[in-house]
Amino acid sequence: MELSPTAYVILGMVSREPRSGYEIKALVDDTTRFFWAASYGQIYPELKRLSEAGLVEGVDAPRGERKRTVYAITADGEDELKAWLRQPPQTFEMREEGLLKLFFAGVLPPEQAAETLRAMRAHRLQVAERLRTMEPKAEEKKLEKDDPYPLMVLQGGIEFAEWFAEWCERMETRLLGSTQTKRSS
Amino acid sequence: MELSPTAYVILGMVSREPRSGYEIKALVDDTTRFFWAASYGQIYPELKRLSEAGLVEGVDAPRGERKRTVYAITADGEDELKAWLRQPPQTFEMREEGLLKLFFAGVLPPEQAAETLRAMRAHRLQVAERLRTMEPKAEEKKLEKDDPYPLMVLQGGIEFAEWFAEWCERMETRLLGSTQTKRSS
DNA sequence: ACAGGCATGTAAATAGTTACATGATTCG
DNA sequence: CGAATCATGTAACTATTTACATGCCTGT
Repeated sequence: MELSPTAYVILGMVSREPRSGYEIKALVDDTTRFFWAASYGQIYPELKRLSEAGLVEGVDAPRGERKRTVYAITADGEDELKAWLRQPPQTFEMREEGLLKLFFAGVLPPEQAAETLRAMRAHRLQVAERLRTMEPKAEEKKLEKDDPYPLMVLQGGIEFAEWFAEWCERMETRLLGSTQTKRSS
Repeated sequence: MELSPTAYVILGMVSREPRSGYEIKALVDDTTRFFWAASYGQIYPELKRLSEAGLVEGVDAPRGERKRTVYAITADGEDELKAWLRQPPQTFEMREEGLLKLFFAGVLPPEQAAETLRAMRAHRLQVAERLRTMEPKAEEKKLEKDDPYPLMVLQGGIEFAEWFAEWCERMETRLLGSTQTKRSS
């Protein structure tokens, strides 16, 4: 069974309770988003495919008069999810435009490279702050659902953002320190 | 001028000296690869586009009898590159399958989550080691070309890989520590 | 009444990888 | 001589984003 990478996010997201496509999207956006995103354009077609493959099952679950379909994982779906979870991870990708700009910064004066570092740092600090606001809710859920992993991953995200910000700061200092000798270019 | 994200890697890569598509690919693979990749399928068509747009210029530069075209950046290309370098970075993406697996690890016994963490850690240590072997060459180049940035970015990559490995270790300890009470599941 | 959120979806465009084809040259 | 590397490219596929269309429901 060859599933697309996004298929597993969906399987995981419906593994504990049935959810609608809309809910999956919202959940992805405020949990896995920073290391694994998914858009409507992927989620809805994928739900259809998973449903045809018998890994999830759609059930009508209207809210009032508004129609709504939630998808529940099937026994096969759970097997598939667990089999995947037991495989060692294969995908490790990063696209960090700031590092790319820093890499090429030699064609500009050092002050411009420092500016890139400051922008990177500011961005990471913002991310860290946003993630921190989510921490209390994740902490609650941990106790409620007896599942420590989402909180662990969130805290990893916070630590990473802060580590990165700190690195940017260090590099900026190093950069400006080493140009101080030749006064103003 | 709306350029594709990959266009800038290419502009950057030819900004100091003319290079062939093949060389660009090789260079990307051993420098920016871990935060910005590019494949032949992108590089060759993009070189053609950049050439048509007048941002680079292809020049015949055969090696012996084997034909070969190197691309040099033009004045317009350099303006475009510098303008882009001065914009604050916009793209920050990460796809880390290990974190996704960890996020969903609640459906498996803790030992399996620990296994994922071990695999993640091993992978990062491997990456760190590989990057470290590249450090001396980058150090040489820094002095030779008077360009500290590629080395800085490389060292950032090493530090990140090591930080991540250490985080995995810490999480594994936390995980196994908290399950020690209920002996063997 | 209207804004915003809930809900489902699709079309089009863009991005990116993989695999292949082709052929020369170099090194052991 | 054969393998590896240099070199250029394309076709097919997979992935992913963006923008749009549609319409209901809830709170102000």
